[in-house]
Amino acid sequence: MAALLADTETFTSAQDLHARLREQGEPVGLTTVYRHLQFLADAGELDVVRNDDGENLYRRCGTHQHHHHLVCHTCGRAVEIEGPEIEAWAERVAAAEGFTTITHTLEIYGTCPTCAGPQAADSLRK
Amino acid sequence: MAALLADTETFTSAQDLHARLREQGEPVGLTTVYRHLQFLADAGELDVVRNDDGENLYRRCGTHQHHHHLVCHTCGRAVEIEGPEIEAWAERVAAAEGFTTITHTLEIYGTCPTCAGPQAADSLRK
DNA sequence: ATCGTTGCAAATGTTTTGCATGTCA
DNA sequence: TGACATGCAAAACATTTGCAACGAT
Repeated sequence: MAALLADTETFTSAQDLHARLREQGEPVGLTTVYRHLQFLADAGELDVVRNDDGENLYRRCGTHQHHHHLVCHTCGRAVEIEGPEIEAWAERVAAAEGFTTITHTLEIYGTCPTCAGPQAADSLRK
Repeated sequence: MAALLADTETFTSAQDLHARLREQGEPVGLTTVYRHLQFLADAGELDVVRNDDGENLYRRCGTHQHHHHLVCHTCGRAVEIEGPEIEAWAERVAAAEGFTTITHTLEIYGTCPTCAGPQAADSLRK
């Protein structure tokens, strides 16, 4: 059942996933979807990101290691990004201020080639 | 009334601010606090950050320009950070994937010297 | 009289939880 | 039978909105 997300490279909300499952004939309850997503996220199987609407978006990533995302804000597709320079920079800056036990969040948003491409007007309309 | 936040360098939630105002004798309504915060944020007077609990935290910053924050997750105090290298890196990475109209979010979290200092044990206990 | 500000109460929307039911070993 | 997965309905929470009251111009 963890295979639910194995197919998509797009960040998906619990509500979305639930709706899609019902469409596919899986009569699964919303509660169950939430429980599974939370479990998988806790287990490090899924990456979680909170969008501006306060929704949690989930995605299965190729690596369990620390990484960031380049997310298309039109279609939601995300590319995994590694940024050793950034990690180092964050550590350095924080250390310079005397901070310890440092963590950080970083996401990049943009319009992906597919969404900007043929209908490039879309990216201008907004 | 915008002066409500002029005093703190800490990210504050609407609920918090409301509670603090009541304590200070200002019998202001929660709705009003929300409305003012939203207005100020829209006007670019306040920086907004969403925490893990899904709360919006607000802070008055020294500059209206694009910058990031180094936030203490114990006391909430935040230091404004500039990172030209990061901006450039984000642009470069996104462009390399063909993304356009790029934006990004970046926050660094840690324990500030004051919170880690004398009672350094705190930062180990967690 | 009128326009902008306020606050209460109710609505919204996501996520969580209580509890009763079904299932598999 | 007994641990566990499920689902429904209700709760929790931050935030927003409808609407009527209030104040100053």
